[in-house]
Amino acid sequence: MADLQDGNKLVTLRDVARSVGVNVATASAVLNQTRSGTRVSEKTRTALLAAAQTMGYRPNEVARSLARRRTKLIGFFARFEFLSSRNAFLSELVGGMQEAASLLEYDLVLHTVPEGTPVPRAVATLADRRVDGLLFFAPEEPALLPELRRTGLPIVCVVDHCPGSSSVTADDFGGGARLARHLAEKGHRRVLYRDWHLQVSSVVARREGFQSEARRRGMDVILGERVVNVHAPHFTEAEVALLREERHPVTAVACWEDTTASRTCEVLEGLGFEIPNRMAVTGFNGTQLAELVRYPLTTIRAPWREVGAQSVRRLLALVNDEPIPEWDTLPVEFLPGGTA
Amino acid sequence: MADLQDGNKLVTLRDVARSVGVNVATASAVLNQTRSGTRVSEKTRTALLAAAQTMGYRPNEVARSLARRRTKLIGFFARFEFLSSRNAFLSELVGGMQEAASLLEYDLVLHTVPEGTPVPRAVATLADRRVDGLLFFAPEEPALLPELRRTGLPIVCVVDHCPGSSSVTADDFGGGARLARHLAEKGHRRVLYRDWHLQVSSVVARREGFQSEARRRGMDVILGERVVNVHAPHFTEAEVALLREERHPVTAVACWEDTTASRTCEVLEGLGFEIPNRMAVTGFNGTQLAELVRYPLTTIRAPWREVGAQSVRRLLALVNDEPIPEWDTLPVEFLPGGTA
DNA sequence: TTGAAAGCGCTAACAC
DNA sequence: GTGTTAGCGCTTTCAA
Repeated sequence: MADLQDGNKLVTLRDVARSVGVNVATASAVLNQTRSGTRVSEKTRTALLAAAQTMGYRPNEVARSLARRRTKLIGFFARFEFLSSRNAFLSELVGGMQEAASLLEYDLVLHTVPEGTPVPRAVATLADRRVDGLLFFAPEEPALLPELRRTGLPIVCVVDHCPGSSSVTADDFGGGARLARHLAEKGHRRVLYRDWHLQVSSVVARREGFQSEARRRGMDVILGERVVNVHAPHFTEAEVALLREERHPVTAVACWEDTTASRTCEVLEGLGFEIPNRMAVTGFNGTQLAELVRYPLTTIRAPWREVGAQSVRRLLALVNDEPIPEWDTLPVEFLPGGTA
Repeated sequence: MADLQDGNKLVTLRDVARSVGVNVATASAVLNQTRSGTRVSEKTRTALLAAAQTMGYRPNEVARSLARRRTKLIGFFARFEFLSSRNAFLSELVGGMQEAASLLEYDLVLHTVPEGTPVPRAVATLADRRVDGLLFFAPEEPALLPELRRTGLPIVCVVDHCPGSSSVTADDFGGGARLARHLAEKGHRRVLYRDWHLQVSSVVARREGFQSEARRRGMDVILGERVVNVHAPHFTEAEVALLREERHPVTAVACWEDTTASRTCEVLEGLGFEIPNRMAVTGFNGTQLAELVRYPLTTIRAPWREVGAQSVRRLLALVNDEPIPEWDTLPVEFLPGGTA
């Protein structure tokens, strides 16, 4: 057992109090950042502080959490995904959460349940009172969020908009529209749009933004087959035929996110289309990683780091019953890149 | 307050027990995965289960943690760094931790303290009994680890070897040697080695491995100025002179890690050196990201994901007082790439 | 100013 | 099988 390893038994508040000859309540008042009125004489205060110091007293945050009903922990539930260097988007998001949380003296719990965990079990581990609130990013799990919400746990949805819950997202619609505008301005008349197989709100908004702007400008948008694996975005034969058509060819491929776009560049070059001259490609996300990659994508920089940070601030406001707007949509930025 | 938000007061074990007319201890035995002997009649068992179900009972993990002295949480303390898409290495490491932790039904706490936090304060937040053990990655914080160790908290050091603590690392020495061998075999006689400014054990081991193999093969190693910012690895004038020397020129630059190597490629091409023909470059890390970047680096793939996963397993073994080896060194792999 | 006492929700001996 | 009884370490009224 963990507590046997430290042969030296842990010093408790009671020990410190006893050593000074006062009650634990007094010790508690002194040794914790308790804003309440309890005033203690300078003498006992310093005695207590000194004793705590020399005895090596370390408050037990678990006991404190139980008593206060506050853990100073917030959870992040990200589907069943793990961080990885290939998932730049997720790294940025979590980094932003870390940053904001640390500033607010909160720690971040990465909740990960093995894929396929039944909903009740997932809810049980997420809503077990170990965290004061939850950052939720699993829009394609339809059953989970409502169940979770019923537990009363404060929740903020990130990246995707979840009706009924507070959320922090990027301006996906605006970003999609901006890309369509760019392509239209470059003279493209017909583009293939590569969408994701999961139609979560951010993905849909990007496409709708793109389509609506394209329509305004009379640009033709063909929806390609939906991509399942971002690292292997193959073209169907029908799609290739569209790219090669003589009379009214597709001259640009707009992808719902950057990795797909990068891979698409590779595939297109393999098919003999020089980029950007013979074929334009656009992405979406624009993480800092973009600088290092082979194809400097024409894309939208969505501020995922800031989305993460803001979601933490929102969540803590919620936890503290501060008034907050229903949702935040953070602005995105157009990155010209060199693929369109 | 968080508990005011849920107007419906939380159902406790006592509530469930009372509703069935039994004692909380009985309820506890039934409703928790308690391996102990307490046997309960099938009748009360099902009654309890049913009551818990309909009342919506949800165990309070904080209370359980306090009683059991076990939180089912492990912490990861990574200096004062945040995750980001530019730090592929860290993302892989954390992803591996997540993966292993989730399999063992543990959650991962990302402990982040604002940079510049004084050591006592950092120790206080790390060793506050909220986590059963700590994964430590901050080798350049000399004061922190010993202080932390004195608290009795189980600790496993990751990536860097910390004398006196259990650790999980990659075979940095072997990787360094492997790169030297490759360069020597390619006929290079004189190489510039770009080291990091912080001489932590992994960095030192890579260099020493490189140097020792170079020595064996009669290859000359010149230590360049130590790099501070991996994204801006400038060459000093003296270094450029070495690269341009007529009689006995440097023909390869070995970097202590990949991002530096990528950036170095850019700088070298800017200086007019074609890669790999006029100048070879090697890196170290080889995260999956490598596939996407502009320069397919000749590098070492260190299994950071696996290091993360293994460190979690080691830590939990430590927490459970299982016998474990003092340290693990995981094997690395040579990636030929195309820059050397 | 300080102390007493009653929790917070759950676990774990041990007695019945 | 089930209940009793102490905690786990800290917070928080409320009296003294």
